[in-house]
Amino acid sequence: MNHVNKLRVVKGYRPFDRRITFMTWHPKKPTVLAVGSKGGDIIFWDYNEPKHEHMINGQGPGGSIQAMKFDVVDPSKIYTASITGLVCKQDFYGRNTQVFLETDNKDHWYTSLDVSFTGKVMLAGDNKGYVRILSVDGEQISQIRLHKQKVTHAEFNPREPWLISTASIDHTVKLWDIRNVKPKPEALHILNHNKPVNSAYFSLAHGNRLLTTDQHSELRIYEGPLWNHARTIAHPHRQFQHLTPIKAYWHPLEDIVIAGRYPDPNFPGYTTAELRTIDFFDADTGKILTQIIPHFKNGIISLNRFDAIGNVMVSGMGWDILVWKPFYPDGQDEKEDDEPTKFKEAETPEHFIKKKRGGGKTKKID
DNA sequence: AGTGTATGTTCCC
DNA sequence: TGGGAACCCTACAC
Repeated sequence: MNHVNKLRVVKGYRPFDRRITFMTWHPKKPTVLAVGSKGGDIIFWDYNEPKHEHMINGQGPGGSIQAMKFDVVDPSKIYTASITGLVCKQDFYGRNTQVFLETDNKDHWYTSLDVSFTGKVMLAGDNKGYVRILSVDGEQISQIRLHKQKVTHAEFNPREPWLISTASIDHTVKLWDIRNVKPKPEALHILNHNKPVNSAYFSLAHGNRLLTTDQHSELRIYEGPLWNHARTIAHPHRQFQHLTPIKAYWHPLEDIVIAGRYPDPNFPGYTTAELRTIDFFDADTGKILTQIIPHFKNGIISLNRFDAIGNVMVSGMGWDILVWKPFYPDGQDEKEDDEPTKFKEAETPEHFIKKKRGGGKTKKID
């Protein structure tokens, strides 16, 4: 089966002066990922290295990276959508920028992005409820209002690239047939939620399930081909302005749901001992499989992404990138430490703890 | 320790 | 349909 319950943080890295807002793996290099920040910075990092090789500098406040997608045809380039109002494609140095969309209005920006390389089409959702459809070379095909409020997420089904999902603050997730785009399109399915929705991801293994994360306490699973509501998983992950929105995501090989927990005193069953874990659920049953937590630091973990083979997982925990690997103990005891840490360059928790043990002050965490 | 910074959502007129 | 205050209550720098 899987080894999700054997995961352990082997590295932490803090490359930015702001929160992490997005993470995605390189399509060809299995140890490389792109990470974006609240300030618009993007790094390309091989997690076997202590530091990133390239960083694209953002504008600081108001630059937040909302979505990124590597160009599969030329993986030295990446598409980005940000609060600056731009959708563009750049190389690792931030050069050779191709601008696809630009709002020129500080109150109007792009929130989501996906590219279908088989269909040669790209999608970008904005904060007003519109979705734009473009050819991969940037020719605009249409601009349609699919939601009443901000579109938080838009993506192509990996198996059927004509099928797209969109999620919105307007409490809905909608499924659309992109072949049938009219000025006033009708959704194939409207999936109503109780709260605003952060994301609606098709399952990575087969593409026949849809996983939604709302802004309060529901994870939902819908199943194709009719996209019936299969089940709801109660899970605390409420929205907060200064927290990167929590988005549950899929394991790449099995239908396992991965979600960061933000304990909520108002959530049924809450206890003061509840931790800011990463929770894993079986999508078939909705049952919790396991919970993991970094043993040396305690922050809310908004984003989690396994690599393509389901071996290494990276997490976005505030300003920190965590790298998790399966660990099979060979007898020695695990060291524990509550000391918060700061990563200037990637280091192992053990390395950090060793340094701290040499006479650092101790700080109590209530 | 105490304050300032950060572009998220709701509710009200 | 838009502007502004209230509210959600993290986590950093100085």
